[in-house]
Amino acid sequence: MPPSPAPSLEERKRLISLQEKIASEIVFEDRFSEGVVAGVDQAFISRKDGREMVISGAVAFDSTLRPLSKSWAILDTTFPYVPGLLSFREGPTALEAVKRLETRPTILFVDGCGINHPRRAGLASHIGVTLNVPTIGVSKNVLCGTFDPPGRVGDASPLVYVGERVGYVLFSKKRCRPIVVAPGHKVSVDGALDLARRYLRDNKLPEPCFAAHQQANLVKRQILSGEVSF
DNA sequence: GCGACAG
DNA sequence: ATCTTGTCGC
Repeated sequence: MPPSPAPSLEERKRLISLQEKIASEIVFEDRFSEGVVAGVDQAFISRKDGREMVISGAVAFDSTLRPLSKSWAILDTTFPYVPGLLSFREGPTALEAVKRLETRPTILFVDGCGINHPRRAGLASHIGVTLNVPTIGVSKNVLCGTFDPPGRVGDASPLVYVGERVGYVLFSKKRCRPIVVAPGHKVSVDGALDLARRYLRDNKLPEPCFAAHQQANLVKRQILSGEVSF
């Protein structure tokens, strides 16, 4: 039996209208500062008894990437993975982890889509509007939109969806598939590309995303080994 | 009608 | 995302 029941058509309609409301509140201009740069990412635990849980890890840095604070949160899964509705699966836990950071982010990197979404309401936009925090979405795969593959490391190609430029596909590291960066909330399309590039270090993903991924998986390992309980 | 489809 | 060891390449 599935961990979380598939949403009915009526339920989907309700969630989609929720996304449309969120999309209507997105600010598309750059209105962020880089005082506290953070990242949030999720990991999952599926137990033998059929239960599935979401773990979110968040990490905050100053503008020079010096660590400021970390946090995490864990919740039971209540929604399955449905392309276009990821926010309802990972959003609750991610929001909680970000709230638990001692330092409120002034710009937050989120794993997933931003406005590069069928209703311009990817996880990054969802979190940004909900917390009124500037966000940028970073993903490893394209949900929607087309692009010409960037040729060299450092290059970026516009990601276009229904005639609109919704983000960029960035060749972030040699021998790695390019990543997708897009505005979540209070960040412009070019601002998102600039942020992604400036916070890239030695990894495929910008440092806030990389660190958040590590944090989520560290907590997961600690929970599985009994070092940490909840 | 048939695929594609963030994590 | 997750299931999983080694392995090829830089």
